Amino acid sequence: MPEIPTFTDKRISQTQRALTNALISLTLEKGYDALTVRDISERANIGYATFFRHFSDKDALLEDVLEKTLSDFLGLIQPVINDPERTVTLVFEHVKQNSDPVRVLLRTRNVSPLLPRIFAFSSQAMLETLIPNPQSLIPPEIAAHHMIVSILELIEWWLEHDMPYPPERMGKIVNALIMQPARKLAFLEK
Amino acid sequence: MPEIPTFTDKRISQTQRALTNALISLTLEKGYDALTVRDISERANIGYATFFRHFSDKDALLEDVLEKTLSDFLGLIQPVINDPERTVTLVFEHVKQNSDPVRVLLRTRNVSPLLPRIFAFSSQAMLETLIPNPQSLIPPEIAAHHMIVSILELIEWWLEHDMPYPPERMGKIVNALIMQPARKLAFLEK
DNA sequence: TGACTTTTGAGACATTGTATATCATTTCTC
DNA sequence: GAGAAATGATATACAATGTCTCAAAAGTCA
Repeated sequence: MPEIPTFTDKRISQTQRALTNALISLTLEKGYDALTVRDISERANIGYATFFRHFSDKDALLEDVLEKTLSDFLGLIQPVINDPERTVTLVFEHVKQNSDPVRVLLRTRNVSPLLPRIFAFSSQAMLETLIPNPQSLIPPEIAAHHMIVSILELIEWWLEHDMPYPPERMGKIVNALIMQPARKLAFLEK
Repeated sequence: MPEIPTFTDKRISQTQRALTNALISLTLEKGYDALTVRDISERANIGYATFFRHFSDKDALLEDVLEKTLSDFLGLIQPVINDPERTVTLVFEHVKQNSDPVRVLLRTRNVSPLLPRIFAFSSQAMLETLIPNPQSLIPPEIAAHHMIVSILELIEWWLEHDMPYPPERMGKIVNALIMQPARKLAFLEK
């Protein structure tokens, strides 16, 4: 039977923290695909073989980073349905305070299956809350997908342009440009 | 001085066609990143070394495929500004008739710098045609970026869901959900 | 058709990156 | 401070890239 450690060894958490930071900074510098495990372990000041004692490969380390980033994210996006403007503002504030990992998340879409899962999950949550208008030209799945994906696209734009507007303004913009039109066109007023 | 051949050797065009088709089918089957040059040349029934006589590496072959796909695309997206619904319908019809290469294009965003260039180019074209409303909450660059990117997101959704609605319907949806709101909110009526 | 040019296939090779294993050393935990 | 665990350095097997050579096949053009 494997022992479950009560406390994590300082060396282990230090190593993993260093690898995580190395992955984030290197990905932003030269792109995830261009990285080698050697790049990462050197940046982290960690022996090459030690990398594999913690992660089976480069992708596993990425998954680890993204998982943490995403679980924070999801808690925020969830209630976006009730008060869109306020929630979107909160999302942009959160992004601002975690811009590096979020940049990594958005830049590695193809690599990780996590982001698509978020889309599906969030769309589902929306469809369960809002009431589709059967008369509408626009299928509810399309409206829900559009809302989720467009917000993420605007976050990406905002980050790549060094956050030129404050989160409150972005909340208003997203609400007017994306949320309100989609709700009016595809769902019934409650 | 290098001779410029009047006609291309049949063997050359045959080889390149085979490599192109192999790349497309394999990318849709198991993903671009998972492919090796050996996979591609085997699928194409072409010697491994021969691959490199035509393309410096895997990415160069991809660029070649995407360039052709994109130049077709651009000609269609260009006039989207004047009659959105009609043009978007044409775009979806074009996508339907070229769904395999378009799927590859959308799935390899991270790999190729081509798609981001399209965004920039198309946004620019829009900004030169439409007149921004100085009173608007929404900056014109955001509105333009939103229109371009959201259309592509919907195309991707449509393809991944096996084109469940006809192009005409998609034209109406995109117009109502994306184009009209963005124009009303960020630009002046002409 | 036939001469000649070019492309191709097959195989060898150097190089780079991955992933595993070993062992002495360092650093934690208790 | 003693024992346990993680680490660094090094060696190795392996997979994939990209280059090169040469004989055979297939094209071009007169």
